[in-house]
Amino acid sequence: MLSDKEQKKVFKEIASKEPEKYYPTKELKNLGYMRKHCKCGTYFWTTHKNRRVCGDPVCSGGFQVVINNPTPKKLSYIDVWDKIVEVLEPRGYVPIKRYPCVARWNPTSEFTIASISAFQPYVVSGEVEPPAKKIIIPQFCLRFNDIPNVGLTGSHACGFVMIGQHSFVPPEEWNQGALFLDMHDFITEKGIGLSKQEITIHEDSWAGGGTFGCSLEFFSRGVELFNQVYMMFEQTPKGSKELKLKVLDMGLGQERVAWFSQGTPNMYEAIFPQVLQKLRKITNIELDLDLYNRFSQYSAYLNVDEVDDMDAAWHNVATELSIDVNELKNKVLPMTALYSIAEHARSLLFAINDGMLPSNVGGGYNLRIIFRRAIGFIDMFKWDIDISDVCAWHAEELKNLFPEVSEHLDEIREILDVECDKYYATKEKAGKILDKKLKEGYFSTETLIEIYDSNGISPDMVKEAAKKYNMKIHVPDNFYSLVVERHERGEQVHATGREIDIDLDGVPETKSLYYFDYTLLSNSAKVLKIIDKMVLLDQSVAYGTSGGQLHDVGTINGQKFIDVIKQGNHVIHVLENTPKFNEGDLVKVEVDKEWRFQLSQHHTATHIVNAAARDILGSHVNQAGAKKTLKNAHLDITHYEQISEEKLRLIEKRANEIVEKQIALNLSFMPRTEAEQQYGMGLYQGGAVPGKKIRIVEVPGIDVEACGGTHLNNTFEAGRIKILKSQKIQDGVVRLVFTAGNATQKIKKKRDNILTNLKMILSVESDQLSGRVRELLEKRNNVNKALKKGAIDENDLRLTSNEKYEGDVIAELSHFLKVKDKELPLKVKKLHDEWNDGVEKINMMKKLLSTEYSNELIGKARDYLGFKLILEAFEKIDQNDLKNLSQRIMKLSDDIITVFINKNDNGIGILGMVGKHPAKDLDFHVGNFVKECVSNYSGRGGGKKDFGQGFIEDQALDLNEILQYCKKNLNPY
RNA sequence: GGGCCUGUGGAUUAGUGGAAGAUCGUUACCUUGGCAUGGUAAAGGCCGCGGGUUCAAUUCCCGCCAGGUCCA
Repeated sequence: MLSDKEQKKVFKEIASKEPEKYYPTKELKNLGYMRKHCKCGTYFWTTHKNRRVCGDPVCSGGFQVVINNPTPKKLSYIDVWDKIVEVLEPRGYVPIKRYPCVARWNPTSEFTIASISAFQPYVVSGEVEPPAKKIIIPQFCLRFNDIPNVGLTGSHACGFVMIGQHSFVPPEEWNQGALFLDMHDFITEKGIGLSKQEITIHEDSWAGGGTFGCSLEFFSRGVELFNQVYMMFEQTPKGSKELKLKVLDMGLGQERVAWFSQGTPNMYEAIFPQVLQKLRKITNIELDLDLYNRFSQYSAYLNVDEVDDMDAAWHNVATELSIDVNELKNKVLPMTALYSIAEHARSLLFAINDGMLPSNVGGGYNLRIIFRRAIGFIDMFKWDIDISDVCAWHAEELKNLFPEVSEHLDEIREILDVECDKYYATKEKAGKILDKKLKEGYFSTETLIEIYDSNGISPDMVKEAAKKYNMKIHVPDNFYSLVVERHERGEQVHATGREIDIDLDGVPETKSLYYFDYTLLSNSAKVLKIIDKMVLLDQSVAYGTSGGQLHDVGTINGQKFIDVIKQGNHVIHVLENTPKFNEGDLVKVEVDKEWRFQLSQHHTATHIVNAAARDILGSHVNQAGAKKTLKNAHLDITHYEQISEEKLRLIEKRANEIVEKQIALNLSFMPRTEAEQQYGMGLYQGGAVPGKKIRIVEVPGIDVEACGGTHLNNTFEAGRIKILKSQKIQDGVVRLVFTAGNATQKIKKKRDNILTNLKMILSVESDQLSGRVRELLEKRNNVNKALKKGAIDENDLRLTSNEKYEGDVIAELSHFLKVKDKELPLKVKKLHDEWNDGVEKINMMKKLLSTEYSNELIGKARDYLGFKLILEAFEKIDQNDLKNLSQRIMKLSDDIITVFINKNDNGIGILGMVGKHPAKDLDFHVGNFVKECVSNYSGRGGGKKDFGQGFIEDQALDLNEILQYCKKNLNPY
């Protein structure tokens, strides 16, 4: 099969050979248009007899919007929509509300990138009824592939409204001519008032997602105003085939038309004049509209995608305008920065309002990029602009068309504040890393790539910082492809296996019976197919793993099934042993009751927790994933920061309130469109759901979701919900782990166990545990210090804290000690043992620890080449304590060398230290000395010149032997 | 979804298979009429958590946790 690109090219040629068959030529001719052929190969229609070039800016010499603007009526941004409603509504088009620009219902794309996206994939595929046969929609869309051009070219935006004219009809109702005339009338006298002489219409084609068709592009003065696509065919392996549902996809850029109509120097001036006015008031930037008028005509030549050498492009534009390139930049760049800030703020407003958060992964990364680009401009010019304010101004300016974006401004401010803090933290860190690397005096390409990939420091930032150090940084031309290469290397290693796919051709789909009542646990069924241990039935109560819910277990005719797989609408039961029944038999299916009940509790609880989290944290909370097992369930929600313990308890409290309200659930099937209109796109919390009819799980007044899982009949049946923990699984997504019902009881038992253990170790009641553990850690540290330094505080030898803590002791302690809940007793025991050992040592070895003893040893020292050598043998002393003793002696005098030998149950250890002076003046390496010593007895050891230790694992070895060895070898001992 | 980087006193960090360092901040003392400053000294480290290798791990290996970042 052909790729979309190839298909488009092939079909364009086919269509242009037989224009009568594919284009509304009759209507075009009636209107007085003539068909021409441009040098670029495109056929186009015009009313000018002598026109030779099509309307593409490349052929016709750039935009000519500003000078002598051809539109008699000046339409504001919102007027454009009002006008199209005025013209098309009487012709049978139903205006509908925009869909969110975050495409939760669409499994193939994260953002809404065109007006037709609202109806992809299920309306376009014919699976789902459209809201009306002919509609118009002001669809806010997001596209992030042109970010560097925004603000610069005067016509690029990440966020824009594509006004859609759509029609979904069977071939017999298809009327291409009428659809064409509707739009033609809109841009001419009846609508925005353009005269036919100003219009050039291109013949083109379009292909995507297996469908294709021809299209007409409307140009005026080098501006593509809209594109009307007639989707009529689908690609099949046997060739092209007419679609059962013909789709009209007309997308008109509301921004472009407003710009075109007003003839402003650039698009931004036309679409958010009030925001720009406010921004100019703050920044006081010098507005050179004359220069801008001229600049705007060449801004298309500064398209980053199409220009290799940006500096040269600027020079060219400056030459064309007969102005110095620096002056041009100085005047134009602040303006472009301002436009970028305004545009990005608007895109952020819609994206966040519709449920996306800035993040380092997924679609949210795009939001971070544009946010940082905007902040970057603000910093560069040191402006006093708060992006949240700009968002609010946009909301105000758009109130008549999109009142909904004013609803969550406080939340958006909070989200952007957090994002802003992150930006400055990263920037500061980047500065430090750069300083450090630059001080090293060289900068390899490898480092350049490394710090870009790991720290987000771009080569531009390196160059900028290098100026301070008078360094020149060489950036290879293929820098970004080197980065990509580096990724490819790493990614190839982890190729994962794909899922099993069983061939079920010809086997009828399984009817699922659990949908309306989870308490339905058994049914009789006919065996349709047996493949090894896998059984397919005509109907079944069993739930197959999907939607993050674990499968059921149970029996078929008494034989255990241990897994249930859902493949499409087929339910595959996997038996433990080979089935004893045959295809065609009637069998009885029974599902394990406890198992089913627990999973249903967890699934309904997931919906409840989701609603509770949205209540407590805000409306930006959406589900980003979930999993329900027997043990527990987890729900991933979109949120911009770690959730505090306090907030967590509030969510838990709210969830349990919902349980206690005893709300009966509504489980039903609804046509998709009806459900969407009634409940909104928040339905798709669990992700996109296929099918014409979708199952709706409603907790009235609390939560509505499209969901296929097993659910309780009443929230009360969920039992107690306990939130166990939250963790940030990636930037912008937090996971809540919780239990419901019996699982909560089991967890409670485990937690009680932990508490009992802790209480036993510390001999206090649970409410005093927190204070005791804190005391324990402090005193354990103090005791260790005392062993090193010799100063003992009697208070550290007893645990006395009775401080009380009201709250979740386990959560508090695991956070304080940085361990997991179940590791808590182990950790506390370890600390307690360490403290206890320390206390015992202090009591037992008061003599060893005392300064008197240290001095006594110093007194016993013998002369060794002008310094003092202490050779001493011990028994059953911890190696660490010997080290501490030695260290304390070193502190008393700089002239000492110690060699300590110690025998314990496993063998003999030796430790030596050399004081400051002998270490400098003597040619004596104690590490080597120890090594030689122990290697004579097949022990191991070593060390540095002034410190060494070793061990001989030989229980029979006599301490005296080592002592004698040392005496002999440490002449003149 | 995939990859990479980072985690050391309150802050910023150096460091290494062999007794945990620096700068700023804090406290005390000295200098001053007082302050800024200067000088001297001290306190302050579960070297993110758990496990492994080792005579010896902050350092090497594995797992986890936390933060950052790039690419789709």
